[in-house]
Amino acid sequence: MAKRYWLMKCEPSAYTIDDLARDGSTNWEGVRNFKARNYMRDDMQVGDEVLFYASNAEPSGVTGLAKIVKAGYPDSSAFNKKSHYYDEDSDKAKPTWFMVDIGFVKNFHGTVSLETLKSTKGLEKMMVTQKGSRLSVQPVAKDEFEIVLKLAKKI
DNA sequence: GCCAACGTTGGC
DNA sequence: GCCAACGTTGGC
Repeated sequence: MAKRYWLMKCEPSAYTIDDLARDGSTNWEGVRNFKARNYMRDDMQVGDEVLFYASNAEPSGVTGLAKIVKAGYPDSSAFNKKSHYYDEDSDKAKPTWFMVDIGFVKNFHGTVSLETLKSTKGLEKMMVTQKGSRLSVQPVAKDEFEIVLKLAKKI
């Protein structure tokens, strides 16, 4: 399958691109949204590139790059009663929730802000720039991805 | 299977 | 911290 591009959101209080740079890679546990789950379980492939997006930040926006290093597999935090993400309805034999592992690629040392994304030609249809776009795992078109990379060079 | 109520997300 | 927009739940 051809390489795909994604955007993954996270609040800085939970995890940042700096944390990923330190850790090298991390498992993206805790996604509890069916659409996002489906993307991770069905569509993400090792090598796909990811825009790392900081939500609820100042400013919110893309802060770096990551890549998929492990394709979708069951999210073990759903089975962990001590986890914040525990879901009693998820069955180990037939897991409800999935996650992927992402690896560090690049830290922008700045933010391509949502405001910039919204005002950049070619990104009008990008999911994250749409009003009320709450999905935490989103597909990104190849040209949108490349435009964001260009914007990152100007930070 | 509809839809109101509820909880959560996320920009501001 | 507010609140609009959204996804999910649950009563019917």
